Amino acid sequence: MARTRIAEILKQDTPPGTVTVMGWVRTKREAKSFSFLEINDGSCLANLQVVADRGVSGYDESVVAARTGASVKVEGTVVPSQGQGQRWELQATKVELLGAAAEDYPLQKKGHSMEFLRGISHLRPRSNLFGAVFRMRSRMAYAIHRFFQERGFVYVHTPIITGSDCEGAGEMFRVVTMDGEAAKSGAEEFFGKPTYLTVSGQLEGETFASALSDIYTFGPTFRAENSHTSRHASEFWMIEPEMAFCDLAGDMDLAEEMIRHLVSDALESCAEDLAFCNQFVDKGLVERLQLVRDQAFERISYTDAVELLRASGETFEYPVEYGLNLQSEHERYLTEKHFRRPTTVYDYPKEIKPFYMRRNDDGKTVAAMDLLVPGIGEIVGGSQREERLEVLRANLAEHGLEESHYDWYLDLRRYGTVPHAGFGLGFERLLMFVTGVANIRDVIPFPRTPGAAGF
RNA sequence: UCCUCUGUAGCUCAGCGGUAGAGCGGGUGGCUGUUAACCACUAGGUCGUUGGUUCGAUCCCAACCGGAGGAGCCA
Repeated sequence: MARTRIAEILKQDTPPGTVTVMGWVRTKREAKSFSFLEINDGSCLANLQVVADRGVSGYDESVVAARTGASVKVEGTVVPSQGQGQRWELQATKVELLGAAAEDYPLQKKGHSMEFLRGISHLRPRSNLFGAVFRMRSRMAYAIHRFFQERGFVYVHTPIITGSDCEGAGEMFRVVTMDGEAAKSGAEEFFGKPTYLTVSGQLEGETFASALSDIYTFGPTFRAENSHTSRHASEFWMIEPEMAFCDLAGDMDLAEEMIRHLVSDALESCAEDLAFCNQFVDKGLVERLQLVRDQAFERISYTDAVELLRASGETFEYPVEYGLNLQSEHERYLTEKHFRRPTTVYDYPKEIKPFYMRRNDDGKTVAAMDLLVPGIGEIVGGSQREERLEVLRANLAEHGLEESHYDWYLDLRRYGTVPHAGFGLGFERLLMFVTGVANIRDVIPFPRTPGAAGF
């Protein structure tokens, strides 16, 4: 099945001669004595225009029968195109229909609504937009690994099934066997105790940072929250670096450097797909990404942010007050109106943050940080972790958590504790930011949300 | 979990208390180095479901189901 990818053909400066191309028919324009077929194989956004004369081998059985959606194999010669709109085209010598498409093939040449395409998750990657999005998803995953590997971080696979039942990061899915009776009684738990799908690999990540210094995780994460928004899914991917011998400042530095690196990589290596997103999804996308790449990020303490918001004269639906969480509208004001750039907010009141964050010397705040980006809001959340055993125990007590559940976590503080810090990056949030796509369901191949787990 | 909007042809939508229409898509024919091609003809809908109001409901009311957006929570 030797073939040449369309991306390979289209990037040539001189025609590559005779090739065999395989792909799916995006559209066909038929004339009396010949046809134009536009073929896409997913290797790039652009189609390859095939010119098939009526005399071509297999014309009646293949070219005539090849409707939009059909798969074909085309042999021919790459030649400069006589028409506008493409540099090269394939002058076919032989066309073979690999798989016909029934006439009810749902993807039309016209634009479809995102809602409709969500209903056909198995076919939507054949559309321009979803092809672009999922090529970029792949590229961003690669760029993330490269970013960390080049800096000496070790990739750690933290467990997907976990026994930590109070990580404080949201509602969890319970793991049970198919035998309902045993699950109900609890007597015959498969693992001997209740288990859940992970909501974060952070605590496990800390154990490896306490051995290998700089580590990161990159894997699926599950939240059983019944949220119905464009930014939440029940299953998503998260990147969680954790660094020993690192404080909050170093943590913020890394998060900002990472975001800038990924945006820069997208601009460089996904130019064609980005241009498409810029035209059809978000007209300001490329310009915004260029600003992120080129400008310094803003950094402001929670305390100063609250003051700034109160002094802004802006009327908010929810009150701005020290001790309250910043609302979406507040974050939006900071990144979209006031600073107009990615902004890191740090040093939050201890009452609104989890037990593991490091208590600051002021006694009121913890060394936490959220990196906010325009259009999305929080994309990174992180902190310096509490490395002092007694302070951590006090935090557990203050949060009403049972110390015995955190034995192994406390051990890290008993045996050679070190200052350390880390953060979590929502992979899909990053993709939304980088593609301009407004709904998280449209950057996940088969999204899982409350009430929806199709395919 | 709460609030709001929405459900008419394959898709996007219009419509109206008297049982339905457009554009695109599909099919057929024609035409052209075409490119969201063009022209003509044509097929296709128990108007989300179940009740209620009414002489009569796709239209009004209620419940339910599905979809979307927002809030909260977070990534």
